[in-house]
Amino acid sequence: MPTLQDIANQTRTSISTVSRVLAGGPSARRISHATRQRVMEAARVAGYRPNLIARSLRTRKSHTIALLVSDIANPWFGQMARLIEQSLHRHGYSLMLCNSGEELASEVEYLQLLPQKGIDGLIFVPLTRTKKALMEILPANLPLVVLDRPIAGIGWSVYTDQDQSAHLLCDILENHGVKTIALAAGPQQIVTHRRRAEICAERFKVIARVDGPAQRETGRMAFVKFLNVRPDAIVCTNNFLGQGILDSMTEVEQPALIGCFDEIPMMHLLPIPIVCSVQDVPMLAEGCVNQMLAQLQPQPQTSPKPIVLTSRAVTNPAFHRGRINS
Amino acid sequence: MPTLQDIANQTRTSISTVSRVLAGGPSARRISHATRQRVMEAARVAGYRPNLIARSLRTRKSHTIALLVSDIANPWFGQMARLIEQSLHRHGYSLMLCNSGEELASEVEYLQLLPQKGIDGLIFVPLTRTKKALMEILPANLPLVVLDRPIAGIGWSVYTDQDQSAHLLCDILENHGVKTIALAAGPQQIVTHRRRAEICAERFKVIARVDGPAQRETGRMAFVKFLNVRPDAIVCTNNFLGQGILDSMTEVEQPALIGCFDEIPMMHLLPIPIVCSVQDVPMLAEGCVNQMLAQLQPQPQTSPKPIVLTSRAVTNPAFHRGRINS
DNA sequence: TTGTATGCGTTATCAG
DNA sequence: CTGATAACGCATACAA
Repeated sequence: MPTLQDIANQTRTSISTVSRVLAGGPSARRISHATRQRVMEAARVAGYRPNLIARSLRTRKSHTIALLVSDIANPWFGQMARLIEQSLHRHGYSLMLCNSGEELASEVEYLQLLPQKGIDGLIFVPLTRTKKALMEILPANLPLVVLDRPIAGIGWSVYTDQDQSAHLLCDILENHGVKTIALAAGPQQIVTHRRRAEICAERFKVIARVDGPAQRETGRMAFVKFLNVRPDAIVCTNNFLGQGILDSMTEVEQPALIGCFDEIPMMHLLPIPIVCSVQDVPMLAEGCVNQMLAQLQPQPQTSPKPIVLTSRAVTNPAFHRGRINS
Repeated sequence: MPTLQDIANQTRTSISTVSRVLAGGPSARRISHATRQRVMEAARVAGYRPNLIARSLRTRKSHTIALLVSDIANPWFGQMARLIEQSLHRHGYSLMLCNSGEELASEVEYLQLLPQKGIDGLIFVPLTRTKKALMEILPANLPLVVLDRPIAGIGWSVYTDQDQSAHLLCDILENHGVKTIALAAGPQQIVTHRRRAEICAERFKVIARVDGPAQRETGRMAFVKFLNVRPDAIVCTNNFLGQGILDSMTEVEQPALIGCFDEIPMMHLLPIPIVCSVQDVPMLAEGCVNQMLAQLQPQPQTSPKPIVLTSRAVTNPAFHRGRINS
């Protein structure tokens, strides 16, 4: 690949002249029209492309943002990743994708690696729970946006109000006549799963409970364990758990109500009554990109303030066909 | 952040000594045990971390692989991305994620940008259809693996045999008594969509057809258009089109059979007969990582040879409840 | 065993 | 208006 030096040789100018011309902008206007044309033409025919690694080393800006999520195979994060990538790309940034797999060791490893890679910022679905723990690993000045799971003391964050979200779900279940539930809960270290479980436990009598990773497999195990008890509803603290439960229901024999967070694909077709409290993914994505861009601006730092969104409820037709105890 | 120079100053050694010590491996053993300890200790307390951008500039290796897909919001690619990221990470590589959104302009833009960013290799779900067009954009020596959609003349590629896959689906539909179909087809520039559509058209009488982007929305439009015709089955050239069709079926009134490629979530619960010809995503992911790693080895280049996998058929209970014309 | 010097491709400063 | 020249942080050939 041709370098600035090559172009300089071909045009009998110096490396700095070429740099100035190709930089475009004010420094380019200070070059005579003649040589400017000559340089640009030479660069064009040579197919010159700046080496962005060299540029990064010099400018200390890589125009790369890292997105560290817990499970990119979850379509919820997939959708998020697409929106974030799209938006960042429009603003001239590339995306480095990392998957912690909900494992703290993996998360810490990435948190150490990424700054070495020279990322300009990090959008982060944390497993780590305190600002202090985070500050020990990350450079203090790295632009950071915490996504989905708030951390006390960190203002650059975007998440959904879990109390609103959970109470919304519970209200609907309650109106539907639910008194007892079985609970399939994700890891309780994760604030979203914990808060959802807590609120559901406050509002209903929990007659069975399974805890485990927020994966379909946990849902499937939960289904088996819930076979004997007869809850009015099964509540899952996220969509994957819900899918796991549904996966296990091959035939429909007086199905329990399913209450769950975020969307279940095809739910309105399923012959099983389902109500979901779903977060606004596009707004979350837009919010965290905006917070990132705000920090990337060298100029007027708007003060960090969390963006807190609300959920809306979605039910399927099967849900409306039956009402318990009525 | 401390640099090699800083550590050298603190230990009263030179920058190259420090570099050698921290490099570990053979060059480190050529340093006296005493100074080695001293340097390592100093690096530890200073919290030294190598600047990987500087290293990349020098070594011309970034340990970063780009994955350019057409739609990361499609769970099929989400799963793929997770497996690829996981595997690459185990081998010491990071992943840069790019989403072409099935737009050629966007794809070309990324293809020009990524080599400038210094990626070590590219895993690529192409929209571009010829090796020639690709070679005009990409550096000839960039390790490249073409995923999912073969390009003539490119040996480093991993994909599924679309003929096997489509005939598998058609066999099952035929055995089930299907004679006429309606076809919801993705973009015909894309070889997978085109081949699937061709084969289905050879084997059945197509009495209606909708073409469009491989998104749910196209499926929904297709459903409306198919309302009047009465095909024995509706065939979709990918999962998203299938989901779109199903999305539109709120109530089940003598549903048509659905035939589709790749998985429909929750399909075995749906009261609609479905048969899918699904690709082996883990094998595809493993295959393309292996092909990438093979090219990254400086030593013995195994000769490029496409990895071609087969699909397997999956049906849901509703499918077995009814048989047409019998 | 260790230090010196050079270069990777840019940007930026400082002369002229 | 333009050209040397010095970083950026690291790896490495060559000396010592």
